[in-house]
Amino acid sequence: MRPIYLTVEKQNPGSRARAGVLHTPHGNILTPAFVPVATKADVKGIESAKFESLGMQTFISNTYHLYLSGLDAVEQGGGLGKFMNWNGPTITDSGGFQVFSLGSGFGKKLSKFSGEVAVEEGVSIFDEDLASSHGKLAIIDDEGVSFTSHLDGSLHRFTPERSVEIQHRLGADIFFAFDQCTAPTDPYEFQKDAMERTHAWAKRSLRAHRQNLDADKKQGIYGIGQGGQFDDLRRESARTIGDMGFDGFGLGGSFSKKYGDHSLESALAMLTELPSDMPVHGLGVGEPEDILLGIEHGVDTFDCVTPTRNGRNGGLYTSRGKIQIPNAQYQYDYTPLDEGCECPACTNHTRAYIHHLFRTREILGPILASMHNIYFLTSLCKKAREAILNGQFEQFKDSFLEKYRN
RNA sequence: GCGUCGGUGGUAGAGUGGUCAAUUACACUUGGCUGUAAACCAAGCGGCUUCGGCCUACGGAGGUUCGAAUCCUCCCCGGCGCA
Repeated sequence: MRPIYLTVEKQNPGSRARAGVLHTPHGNILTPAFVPVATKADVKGIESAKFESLGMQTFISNTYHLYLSGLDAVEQGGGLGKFMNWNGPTITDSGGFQVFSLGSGFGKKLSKFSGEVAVEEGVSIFDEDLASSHGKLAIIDDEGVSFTSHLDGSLHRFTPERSVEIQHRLGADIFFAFDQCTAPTDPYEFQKDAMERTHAWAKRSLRAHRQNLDADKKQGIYGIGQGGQFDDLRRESARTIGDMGFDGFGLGGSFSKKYGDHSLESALAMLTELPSDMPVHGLGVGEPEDILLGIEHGVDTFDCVTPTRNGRNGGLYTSRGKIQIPNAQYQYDYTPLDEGCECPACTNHTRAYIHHLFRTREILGPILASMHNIYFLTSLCKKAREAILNGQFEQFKDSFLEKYRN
């Protein structure tokens, strides 16, 4: 038996939506589930003792960030979960996204060495002059990625093997293969190239994982599919990754609104090509509409920074849409953030109070806001799960969206 | 009373003859945030506008000048010093 596997409890008849249980060595995750982001081994501002009260079943931390600072401490502290004093399931991301976001994704230069560069096994092939530009560069070749730290400009290199090794040391129950993330707006040839490289890296990631017999027993590895907005690439990627023997599948890419309103939809085309019992994770999918769309297409888990980043910046989810709590209109609004919400912020505090905390720049404001947002998304998934179990997913989705969109 | 320094947009504080509706910061108003370089970023922030400008503004009133937030005179207000 693999350390990670999904059992489907109920398949929705009208769509691919499903309710399931994702089994991990540290307990079960009831799906669909939302997974908050704990980049540097903390959900910004929220200690692990609070996780359960926010409906959290797990979280996802980041290989890139923890590699740059804290890896040894995490490892010697007993691994990510123990280090954080969290007994439940844990997940790590591979660092592939950072190559993207610190490189081309932010409009900065992302260089790619072409075939004419001879690649020797085990030898880094970065151009030191190019890569020395502080935190601005990722140089991709077929072997891996050379990049500069955003913290101090120092030069580093990730390969699939290296990412897997780091993730073994972090010790999360679930981790991701190293991939090349693209923007939906990247052209076909670029997407195809990135997809093929991601496939090669997936194979190497998987092999590196299997070679560590101890880790392979305790940790599950998800492969990531790419392909941007091109359905044929997406399907090909899903079939390829889906057949490799991964424990789960990650929808790769970046689904920010700046890339248009439909960047997620092409990624969802992958779902039909995957083995039916393979758990599927939506990487960086975190707006309520997108989560529901993902669930409808069969996505089991979602991670995203939206609840914490938006929350810290004053953006709050409510059943009637998003609000900006620092706005003047909430100064004397003595009602809860969201009517009927049972999160710790709503049960104890008013909009006026949290507005006040933001205006006075008190740290408690962003903390309460993050807690509320996390609860909002975990409970959205929980309600969707219940609706699926009751055979009423479509009704739930429609009524939620009708109210949410005002 | 004498002397002296100073009074600039919500606040602090630049500017010290034209390039000034006035740098900057904060405040304020609003937007944005989708595998976290994000407790962040962006725009706006005198009035009107046919978007080319026009009007009103740098304590008050005069004056010098082609032109004044900037120079001069007087007045008002405040800080400091001496009586």
